[in-house]
Amino acid sequence: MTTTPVRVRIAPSPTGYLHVGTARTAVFNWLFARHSGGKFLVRIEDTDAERSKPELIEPILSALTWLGLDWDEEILYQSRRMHLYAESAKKILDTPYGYRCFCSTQQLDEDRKLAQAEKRAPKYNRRCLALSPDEVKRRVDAGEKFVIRLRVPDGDITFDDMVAGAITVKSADIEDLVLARADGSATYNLAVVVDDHTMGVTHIMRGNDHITNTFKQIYLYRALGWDLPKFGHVPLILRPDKKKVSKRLGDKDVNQYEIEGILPEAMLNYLCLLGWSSKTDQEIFLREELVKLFTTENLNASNAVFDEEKLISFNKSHIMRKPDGELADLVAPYFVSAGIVSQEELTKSRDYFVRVVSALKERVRRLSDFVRLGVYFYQFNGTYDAEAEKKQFTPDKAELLRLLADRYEQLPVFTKEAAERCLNALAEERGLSKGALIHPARLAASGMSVGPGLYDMLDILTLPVVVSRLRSAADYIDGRRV
RNA sequence: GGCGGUAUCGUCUAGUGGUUAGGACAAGAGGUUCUCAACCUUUAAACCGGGGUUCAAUUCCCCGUACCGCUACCA
Repeated sequence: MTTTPVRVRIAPSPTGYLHVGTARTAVFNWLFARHSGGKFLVRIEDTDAERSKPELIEPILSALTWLGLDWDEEILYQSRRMHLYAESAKKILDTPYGYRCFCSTQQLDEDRKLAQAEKRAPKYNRRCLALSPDEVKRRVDAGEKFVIRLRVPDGDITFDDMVAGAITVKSADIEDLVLARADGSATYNLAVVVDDHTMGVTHIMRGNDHITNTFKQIYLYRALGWDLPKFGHVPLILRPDKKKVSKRLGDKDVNQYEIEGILPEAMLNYLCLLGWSSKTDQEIFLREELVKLFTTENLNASNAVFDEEKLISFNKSHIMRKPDGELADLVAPYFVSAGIVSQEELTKSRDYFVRVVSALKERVRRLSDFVRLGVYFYQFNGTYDAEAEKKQFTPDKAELLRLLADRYEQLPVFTKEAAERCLNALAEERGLSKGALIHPARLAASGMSVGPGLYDMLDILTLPVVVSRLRSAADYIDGRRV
């Protein structure tokens, strides 16, 4: 027996940016497809002409691309398939499951208010289901506007969720949903069913906020005589205030994380561990490892709070594991866009840049931190960290820094080791601790009080730069002293 | 309100009918060190409540509670 190949999809709607909730659903679907050798598809759900913004599609796709979630077939746009949905709506109208509803939105609003006042479920009361065929015909002929509704059958309905197990609901609790609006356009549930069926989607993994829709969609599959896919409802991602992440609440566009210097593999890794577990103590995974390990059995059903601190810690781990060369290429754009150095310059002296990145990588949380912590490898404007300056640039240091510069110049070769020996010797001569010399030297060379080991830093900076910075710091101290 | 889902450290999670309930992030203490990191050691921190079932329940069942979601001619 052959099993049908897995076909899964992510179906964002361009009514806002891609947030971590949708991104995480995409991650699960993508991992599932890649793990099982299936296909990962993208569909844009832009049936709502009012709220859909075409210009939002590109950022959504670029966020997916940034995460490395490549898709296998051409992207489907629902707005271009409206005729298909109309056909299906018509088809359902010919079955006992479809009927026309002439109720106005005002009428429905009133019904709802009344139902609420009487503490009943605000469900459509099926007024138009009672209409005689003649009456319907008369009103249609008279040009009256109508929507097409699905009559939900009686009885209980159950489906076996890949995540939560069997879920049952009474049909009486489900409203006769609108399939086609008064203007003939399809609503979400119809479009989804038609597309998932025609795209051959085998597994629908989506947020558990869609559970109620699933029942409605199952009725639609039945009404249309189509086979059901498997459904799996993954837990929601919550904000620290426990509300589900949403564009409406101003949650971050995933693209923003790229700008902030998060590595896509860190994001993928972190997102995957929200609602899924390898069942081991390992937490840091490379993309390929996740592809190998991911199974839907290990999905859990409880919602998870998104913790940026932990994301950042994942980011650090992934930065640390990345080979220096690759990391340098990823960091380069941050230096360029900050105007620190040009791309040409970076390419020309790539080895230098790689060394800079390597020296900084273990004290960085985000890729953008490299810029803040490493400017002085490219630009130095002679200003010093105010607090450190007060502490380190005491008057006696001017002479010491000059002396150190002189001795460095006299060194046969300027190496890390030589720089260290030389500084140690000077400190000893003067009866000073190493630190008494190291700290001012660091400040002189970088303007900062934090950073890589001094000798690594000096070694990268090269002798002429080091000497000049030591001397100008000495001048600065003298000048300030006046 | 109705319907559905979920419930283990602050957060993400592992796990079990009998365990010192494990790991990670964050927090605290210490070590190492030229700073910051990294690293090492270490501390504190959890089975929502009540009933069952059972020799034994954090684990299985029921109820309650809390939280989340859905409840549109949005998706």
